Amino acid sequence: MAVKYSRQRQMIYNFLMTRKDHPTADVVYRNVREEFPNISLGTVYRNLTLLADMGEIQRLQVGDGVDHFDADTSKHCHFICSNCSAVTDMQLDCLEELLIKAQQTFDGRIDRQSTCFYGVCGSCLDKSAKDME
Amino acid sequence: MAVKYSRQRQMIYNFLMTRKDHPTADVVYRNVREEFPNISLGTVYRNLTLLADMGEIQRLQVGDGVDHFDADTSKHCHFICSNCSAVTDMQLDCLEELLIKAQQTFDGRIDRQSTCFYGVCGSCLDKSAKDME
DNA sequence: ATTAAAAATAGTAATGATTCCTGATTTCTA
DNA sequence: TAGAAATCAGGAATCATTACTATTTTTAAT
Repeated sequence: MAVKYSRQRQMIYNFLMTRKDHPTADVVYRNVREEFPNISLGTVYRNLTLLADMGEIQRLQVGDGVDHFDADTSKHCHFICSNCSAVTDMQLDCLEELLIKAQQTFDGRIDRQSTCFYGVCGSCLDKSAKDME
Repeated sequence: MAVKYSRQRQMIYNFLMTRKDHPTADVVYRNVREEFPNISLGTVYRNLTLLADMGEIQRLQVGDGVDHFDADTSKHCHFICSNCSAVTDMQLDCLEELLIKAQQTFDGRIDRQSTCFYGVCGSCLDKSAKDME
C-alpha cells in the first residue's frame, strides 16, 4: 500500500496550506470542489486521514463534534470561541514543560498532548460591548 | 422549564458516581438498564446533558468521537491510552498557572481549559513487555 | 387526598459526520 | 507501453446523538 500521487490529495493539501482557520472536512470539500467539481466527499475524508497519518497535517478534535484540520503541524494549542465557534491558534511557551511535569508523575508513556481553551474571542467581546450601547 | 425530580436521572447520576473510568452514554445506558430495564437511550442522553448543563457532572470530549461523562467536576486533566482506549484522571498542579499564562497574551475571555495527554498507559506497557519475552 | 399543569419518559424516527463498498480511472514501475 | 497497485466518484452503510410524540410522572395548589 505504497502512497501514490493524486491531484485530489495535492489540491486538498494546497488548500489547507492557505488557511489558518482550521477548516472541517466539509469546508475543504466545498472549496476544493470549486476547482475540481466532481471530487467526492469520501475522497476528501480519505486524503485528510491519510495526510494526518503521514504527519503532513494535524487533525483537531476541539469538542464540537466535528473534526478540524490544520496544515501547521508545530506544537501549539487552540482557542474555541463559544460565541462564533472560530478555532484560533494560541502560542504558549510552557507546553513542553507541561509534558515533562506530567510525565514525572505518570507511569505510562506520553506521546503527545492537546490543550484547548474555551471562552469568548476578542472580536465577539467587542461586538457584544457595542450592542450594549 | 423547572427541573423536576426523576428516578431515571437519579439512577444515572448515582451510577456515574460509582465510576472513575469516564463511561460513555452507551455504557451508562447498558448499566442503568440492568436495574431499570426499559429506560431509553434518549432518556440517558437527555439527562446526561441536563446534568452537565447544571454543572453536576462533566462532559468530556477526548477525541475518540464519543462523549464521556465524569461525576468528578473538579479541575483535572485526562490521559487516553491509544492501546486500550481507557480514559484516566491526571492531577497536575500547574493547570491554574497555565490558564493565567494563556490569558496574559490573549485578548479574549478564557472561561475554561481542557488538556488531554495521549500515549500508552502503564498496564498496556507491561503487557507488551511480557509479550516480548 | 385530588387534580391539573408542567416536565419527563419510552420508543422510534431523523440527523449529521464519517466510513465503507464497488466498478471505473489514474499512477507508476518495469 | 502494459499491467499491477493505488485512487477515485458516487452512493450506501454506520454510529453517535438529537428530535418527535403520545403517554406517564412529578409537584404544587386545592
